[in-house]
Amino acid sequence: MNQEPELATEEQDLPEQIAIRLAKRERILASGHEAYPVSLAITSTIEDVRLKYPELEVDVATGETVGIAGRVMFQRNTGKLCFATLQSGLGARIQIMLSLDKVGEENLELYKELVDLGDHLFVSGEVITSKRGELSILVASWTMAAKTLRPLPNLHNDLGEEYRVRHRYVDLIVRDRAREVVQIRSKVMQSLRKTFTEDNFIEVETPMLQTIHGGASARPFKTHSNAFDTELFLRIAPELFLKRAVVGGIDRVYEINRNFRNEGADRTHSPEFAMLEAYEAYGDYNTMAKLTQALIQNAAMDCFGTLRVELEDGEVNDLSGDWARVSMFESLSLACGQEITPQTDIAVLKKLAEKEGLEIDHPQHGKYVEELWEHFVKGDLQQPTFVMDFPVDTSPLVRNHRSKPGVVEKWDLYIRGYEQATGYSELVDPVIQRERFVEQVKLAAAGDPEAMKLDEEFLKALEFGMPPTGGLGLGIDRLLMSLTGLGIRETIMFPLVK
RNA sequence: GCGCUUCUAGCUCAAUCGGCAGAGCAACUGACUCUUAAUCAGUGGGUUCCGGGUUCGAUUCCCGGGGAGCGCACCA
Repeated sequence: MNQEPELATEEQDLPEQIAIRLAKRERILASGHEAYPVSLAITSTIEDVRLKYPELEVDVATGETVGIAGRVMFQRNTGKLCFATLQSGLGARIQIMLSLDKVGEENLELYKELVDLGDHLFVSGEVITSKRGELSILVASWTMAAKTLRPLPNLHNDLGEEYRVRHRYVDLIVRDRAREVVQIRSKVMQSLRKTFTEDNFIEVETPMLQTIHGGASARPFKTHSNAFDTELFLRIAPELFLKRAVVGGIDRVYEINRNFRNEGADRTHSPEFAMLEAYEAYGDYNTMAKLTQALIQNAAMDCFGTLRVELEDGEVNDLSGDWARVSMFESLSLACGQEITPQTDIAVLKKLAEKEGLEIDHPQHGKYVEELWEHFVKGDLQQPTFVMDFPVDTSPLVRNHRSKPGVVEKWDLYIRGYEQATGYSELVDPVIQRERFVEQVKLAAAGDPEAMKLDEEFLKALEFGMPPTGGLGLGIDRLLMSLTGLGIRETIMFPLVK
């Protein structure tokens, strides 16, 4: 990666184009004008003008004078008549025209000398159409609204991936899709909150800095508090705090916030990612499945007005109807050609895993089952599918199944081959929860870096009585991926870069 | 963390076998009162990611470092 030039260095060291723009800024100031004025007499947005005059005839004058601001995206200067295209933050464009007989020789020359591509410009003038029919502002006066010191990239090639991520603000200026994704993300968040509000859930915020990290199996980021002189962890999940809220009587509660996991990054994983978790007292994993489907379907409808969402590559993600449910053990048995149950001997699982060439890190019964399931079944789940009833030993925070021995009431929702959400009938029995934690501690002692810690304060909360509760976790970034077909780094405005 | 690929002008990309580092857009100078990525003529712009090595000569080959992309591993 190139070293970026810094403006503080001597002018001669600067790239030509920056030096020239700095000089133009000086000329503006020297002539008694401002390069970055504090306020402008704006009367309309570019969008307003376009909306008001959707279809004017060729070469008309409306008689209406407007003051608008926008960024210069194209310039077409002739000797005595100059054209430019101004763009709003949302990407709307309008043409401006400066003619010699309207603004005078001095103003026209200054304009040609001082205005560059990328500058923010304010113009005041009449709304007209040109002789070619283009909706335009015939400029009576113009002022610099904000001088750009760096040149805009070439607008006729796609920006490189790295440049887009490191200079997202430029990406947002020059690429419609970049702006769209930001809009979609915002609409999705609004839609999720609307669904929750209509269902009487309330939104809370729980700690991101935690003394004990819990609620998921993952490696945390560590940090340190000077004031408390103690090691702290960035949260890997809000679960244990949201459950405390349910103990306290906040029966329908959700949080949308960032989680941090100190693990690999790829097309579907980011070190910090937005997570939605929700808990419903007197619900269970069935009610949470229903809620999850509603959240996602409402989001698709609110964003696109359809449940058949067209993705980046032109494929359609069909989110309509009631989503399929399959049992983990049954779908695995079917796919691998032999019956696998929670009672299947671990030696059988081990043999099957070896035959398939799977290497498994911290082998337990449930770990084998999940790995085998991912190997045999996962990739085939393109349509939204709830995978039901997981092994006990890999789900330490979930209640045992009400009728099937050896499994817990947990589902994972798969869309387009990756995990989109998970739902539980939460484990609320403090005695069993303590036993499960003890198991995790043993795993940690045996070297599993993702095993959970025993959280005494959380257990104490459960000992005050937690009602039967359904819980769900849903990855926001991944929902955006499902709705757009983009990679996770394109759904996050400023993903982590080194 | 491991493997493969990649890094050249402000941006997007070329450069034969190791032989003067180029194009388009952008910039600069000039012309042009209806352009739409305006057009026409001309000009300038490079620590070829960084540091070493081989060589008469390195963008090119070798070693080390850094960034990025892809695959694997881990994970959601």
